Amino acid sequence: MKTALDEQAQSSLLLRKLGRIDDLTDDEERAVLNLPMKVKVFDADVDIIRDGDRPSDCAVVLSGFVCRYKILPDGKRQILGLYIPGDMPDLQSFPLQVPDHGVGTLARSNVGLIPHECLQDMLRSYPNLTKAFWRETLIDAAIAREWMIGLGRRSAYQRTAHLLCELHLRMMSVGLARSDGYDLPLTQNELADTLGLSTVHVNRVLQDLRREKLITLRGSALHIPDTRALQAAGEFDPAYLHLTD
Amino acid sequence: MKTALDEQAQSSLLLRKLGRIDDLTDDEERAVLNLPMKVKVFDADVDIIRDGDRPSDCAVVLSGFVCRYKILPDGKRQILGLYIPGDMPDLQSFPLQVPDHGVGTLARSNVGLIPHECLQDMLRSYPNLTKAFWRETLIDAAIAREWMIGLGRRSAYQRTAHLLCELHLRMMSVGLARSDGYDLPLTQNELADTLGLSTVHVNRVLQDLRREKLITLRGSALHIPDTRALQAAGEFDPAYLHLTD
DNA sequence: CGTACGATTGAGAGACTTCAACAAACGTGG
DNA sequence: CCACGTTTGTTGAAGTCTCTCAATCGTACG
Repeated sequence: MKTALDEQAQSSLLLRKLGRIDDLTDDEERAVLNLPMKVKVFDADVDIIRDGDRPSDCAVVLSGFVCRYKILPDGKRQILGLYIPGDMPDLQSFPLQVPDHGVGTLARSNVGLIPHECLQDMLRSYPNLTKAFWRETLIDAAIAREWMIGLGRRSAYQRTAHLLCELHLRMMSVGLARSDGYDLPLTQNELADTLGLSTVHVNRVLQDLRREKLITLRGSALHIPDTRALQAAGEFDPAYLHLTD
Repeated sequence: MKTALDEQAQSSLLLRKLGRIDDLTDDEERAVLNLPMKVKVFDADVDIIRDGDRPSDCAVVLSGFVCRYKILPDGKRQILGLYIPGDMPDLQSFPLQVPDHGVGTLARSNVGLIPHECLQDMLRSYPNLTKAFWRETLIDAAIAREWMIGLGRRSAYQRTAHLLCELHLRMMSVGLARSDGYDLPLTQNELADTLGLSTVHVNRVLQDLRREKLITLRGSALHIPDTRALQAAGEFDPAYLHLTD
């Protein structure tokens, strides 16, 4: 169980993101901090929202790794988004009510759950906050578009390098990465479902990246000796993450 | 040049979409109808917003066909979204200010341009409308996710069938399609850039679809004799379009 | 009637997949 | 603390989907 203090610290993670682009008023900040949030611990590989459910809470990742995914009739899985601490994986379905895919954990995760009504109430009281949340979903969508570009037009090698770069910056922005690497708790199978590849091919691509001295990866410890080089390999341009405007 | 009456008729196209999910008040409806909109005609294959521009207007497609796209360093293009009358192709970048890709026409199109400030003002006056616009962007994002699934995990054949089904329903919903077909003004090359395929392969896939009697396509006239059959071929489930909730 | 763009075809190559087996790492219970 | 089972990672070989290149055909339009 988390203490109240912890929860505040964790709400502030959310606050940091929301306030990243335009400034919130003190009142608005307080409203966000006062959102009632139930913290729940999920094991790895567990559903938070099942496809078709009509969830009553909105999730904030506090620790761990969460993904949005879709399973096709033939059993294939495509991971549609990766969510790290500070992210709200199902904000996309909050205004639409009906999610069209599942949300689940990839690693053991702490997830804050905020009742939809409380969020609704807050947005009614502070309409300007709607824009901040809206923006969050747009950044999420921008990331999805970048993945689309990769899936449609980049090689497996580029796409993989690109993803590793993206996660590096995103992890950095919430203080979970060092400048030369981070903890990547995804199996090669999960990477494959993210990148639209087979597990076998992911394995070979990772070996190529190692051979080129662009990464070392032992267990979940990813080391990136030369950020620039990896970014070049993945044609990575961070503009789409909107981290600094 | 359009008459004032025409413009109203066209604003109402927008209104229909915005009001599709939850009802707007009379005041809100009026605010939308009163948005000042400059109608501009664009030829086919012309940019409306160039990657990196900071646009001053927000676009509404009134007629024709518009797309969002990204060109990669090696010249490859990925089309990220298709926009038909009633759609707002750059609503995604409106709250973020900085677009991370271009928007252009695929066919000769009438586009309504609404100054950002006017939109901002309206949302300030009627904060509840923000949610309606937000929802629009989320449906757009849901479509993008569905494309991601296709790009990552579906065969060229399924993916193509899926896209044809999606456009069919979307065109139907704005009265631009009959139940047995519609006008598809995309070249095979443009389809290829949408589907993440080569032009040659799109050509062969279309021939396969013809051979299976799922479509006939002469010029831009697409005929779908059996909607169900094509949907089955594309594993198409329209839920993600959120057309009816 | 020529020109240009889009559609079509054929042949060969390459990227990625599938299948299948094995090795290594990990967690768990005895 | 070791044995064991399960999961994850690695390797090889064969196959297939899709791409590239390059030529040809059709058709609309000036």
